Amino acid sequence: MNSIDWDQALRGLGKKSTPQRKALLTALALQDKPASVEDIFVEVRDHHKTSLSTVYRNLEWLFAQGLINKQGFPGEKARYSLKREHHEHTLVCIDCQKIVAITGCPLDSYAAEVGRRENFVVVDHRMEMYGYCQQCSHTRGRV
Amino acid sequence: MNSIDWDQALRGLGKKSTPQRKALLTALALQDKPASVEDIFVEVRDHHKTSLSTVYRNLEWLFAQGLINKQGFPGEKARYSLKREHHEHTLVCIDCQKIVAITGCPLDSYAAEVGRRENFVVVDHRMEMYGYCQQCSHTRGRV
DNA sequence: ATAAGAATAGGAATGATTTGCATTTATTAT
DNA sequence: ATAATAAATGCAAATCATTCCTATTCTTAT
Repeated sequence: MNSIDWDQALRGLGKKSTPQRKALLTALALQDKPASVEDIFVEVRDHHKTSLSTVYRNLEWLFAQGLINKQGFPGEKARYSLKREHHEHTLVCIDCQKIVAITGCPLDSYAAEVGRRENFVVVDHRMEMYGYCQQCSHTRGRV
Repeated sequence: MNSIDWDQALRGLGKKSTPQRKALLTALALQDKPASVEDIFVEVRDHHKTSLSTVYRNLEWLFAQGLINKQGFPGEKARYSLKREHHEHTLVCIDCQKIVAITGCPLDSYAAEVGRRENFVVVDHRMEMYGYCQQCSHTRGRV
């Protein structure tokens, strides 16, 4: 929302607070759905001189910190989104790419069970659902 | 298991039954976990002259047909696996990349519920769990 | 204000995947 | 069986997202 928050957040993580980083975080906060690197780059560049490599580097770092989500198939462009307070997954329309956030993930207890069974310390999971949104179902003659 | 099955399957789908395709399907059937294109290529090449592009082309086609799974993050190499009778997901070790197949997915009824709530026709989902396998947990001093 | 280290911009490099095309092969009709 | 023909293959070149390199510019602590 404002750059002061980002300043503090970045310093707290031992990183310098650069205009590019703040603009990047602001750009992410503006998105209502996972955005491609290109989208984010364009958004950041509207406010500050920047380069694609800077955007990539910072996104990757934010992802490693667990502050943002990264999703997509291999061979596709990655899409990033800020992590919300509540653990969230997405529902993606196969036709129009519309993305809806879904809440209420049933996987945590399952993760614990699987970890026990397989002798893993399960620390995270990724889940995405695919289908057709209402409009696209109609267009394609689906119910 | 045998090439006769693949012959029939391929013809039924309107495709020519080539040695490369049969070897590819056999290679996939041999894997007990999702394999990289490179792995599959090497396996196929043990039995027939082939090329990476042929492997790529056929894997992509099989995936489009819904006969195999494709998984991995963007920026990672894709991994493919034959679809089994039982819906399957994977558990991946963050350190050593060991992959374990896990069965018993609790997401189907959840998918139906989400679809109803969001007015989507949910047709598929992807889910992968991440953690540390027993060895790597020890190495890293984790419990 | 300055020094020291971190971060950036820009471009080159990488590497998985895709594509173009000439050749080979599996199918179908003869 | 053979020839015709459309599809599939192999190889090399192209693509394209992402990563890497490094000289220069900023941030921050002093």
